[in-house]
Amino acid sequence: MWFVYTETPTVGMAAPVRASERAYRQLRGEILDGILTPGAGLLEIEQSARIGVSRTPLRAAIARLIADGLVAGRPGRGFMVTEMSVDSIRELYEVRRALEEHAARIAADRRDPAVFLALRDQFLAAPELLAQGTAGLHRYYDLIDEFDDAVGDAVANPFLVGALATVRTHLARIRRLARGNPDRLRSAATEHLLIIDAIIAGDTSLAAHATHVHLQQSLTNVLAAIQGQPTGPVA
Amino acid sequence: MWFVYTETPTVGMAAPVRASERAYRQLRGEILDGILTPGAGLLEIEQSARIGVSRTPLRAAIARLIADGLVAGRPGRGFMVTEMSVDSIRELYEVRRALEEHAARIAADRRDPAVFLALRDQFLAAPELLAQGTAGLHRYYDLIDEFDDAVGDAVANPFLVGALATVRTHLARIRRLARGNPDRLRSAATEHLLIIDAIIAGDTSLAAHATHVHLQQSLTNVLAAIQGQPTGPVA
DNA sequence: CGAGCATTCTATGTATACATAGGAGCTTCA
DNA sequence: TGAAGCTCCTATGTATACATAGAATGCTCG
Repeated sequence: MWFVYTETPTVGMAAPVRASERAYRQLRGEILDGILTPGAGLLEIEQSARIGVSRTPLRAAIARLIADGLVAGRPGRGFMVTEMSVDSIRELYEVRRALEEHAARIAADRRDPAVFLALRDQFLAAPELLAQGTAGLHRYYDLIDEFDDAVGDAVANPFLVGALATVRTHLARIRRLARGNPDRLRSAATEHLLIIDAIIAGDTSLAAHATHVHLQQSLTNVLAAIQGQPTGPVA
Repeated sequence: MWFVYTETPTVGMAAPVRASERAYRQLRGEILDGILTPGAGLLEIEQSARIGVSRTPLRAAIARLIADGLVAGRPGRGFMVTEMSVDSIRELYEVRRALEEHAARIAADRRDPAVFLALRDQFLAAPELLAQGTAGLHRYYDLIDEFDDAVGDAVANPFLVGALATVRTHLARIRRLARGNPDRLRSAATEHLLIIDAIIAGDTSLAAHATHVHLQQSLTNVLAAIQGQPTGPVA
């Protein structure tokens, strides 16, 4: 109606991004970035007006967010962003451990060595990357994403990849809390290297155990970071 | 996923079921029962007319089914019930193994012995149950559900329970294929007993390994059953 | 002054009308 | 006769109007 479909900045992309997709991505991003804080109420009318779509696609977006576990419906009180308690973080890591260990084990069995050899070189350069400020930090997180994707490609199991994606969605909310601890990130890079070496060597057991150690360290760090700043880390 | 929708399973209540909920349950049930076969196209108008709701709640239902992985959207050609190939069954069991082993391990650590002692008695009576025809068969499957619920209660982890629920949803579609093999079901009951004993004893390692064995046997049986009747088991 | 109740208001749940894209089938031309 | 283009048609995507339930609030009565 009042807005036209001419907002396709990328050349060649004739994809008329659906309104429900835009609303979903925006709300999801805002929840993950902490702009929409846990407990915040999501009113359909309010949000649809803010984002610039009607209620119908917004409802579709909220339905997807509920499926993601990022939003919960209250009995007669609309919707709200789900809380992330310390207990739920422990619970999340419990599942994450089961899935990532299994994934690492399988990846060590089915991997394409070349892919992980390339990743190995990049992780070796991680310490230098972390000395480059914010840009290097983002680059480092992208690198972790690449590693996760490589593992996902290696396991080649849509169910497992999907379950991991769900876990990582919630993880993204947690990661904000512990972000920017250089010492921890350097340690994490070392742990990732160990996992990668195990995968390259095809050592399924070592890959699983190295993943276990890494996740335990990660959880410890996250919990410590939360203790340091117990107040909600609202941006 | 774990929806917070108010369940009203109590008798006598008939009215306050939302149309989207009705549509979701009916479609989900029909997919799980094989009435809607894999590859079948779901047309909004057609289905909304059949079920007796308008397109809006039907779309909400389909959105939930997509989140469940039971329905997939085709590029420009509507929606369809997802396929269940032999490969996807193996993939499903791969994830299931990771989750159920972990759950069994945790359950053995946090369980309330009384609950599993009671389940033990019921599983001991399973062979007699299986000799009672269809009614006993249903009772047996209910018993397995009770066991699954008991494990879920013991782990007390919404993320893990949710992930398991997703896996079990797909499992329900597979179970039809191998349904009604008395020998296998008796063996399964024995395997469940072993797991239960391990949980009661608090033997986390044994619980995990017994679960592993059980799932491997289950997968073998399912794959054999599919080989036996390669054609689609449409009812 | 407090408790119970009715009212009102708000936000979701539902239905329907309209816009649009993508494909199937027909027509037409070489 | 075959292929290419066009048209129509169907099914989804979106917007909006209406119904309804639940909660907050204010009013009234004891």
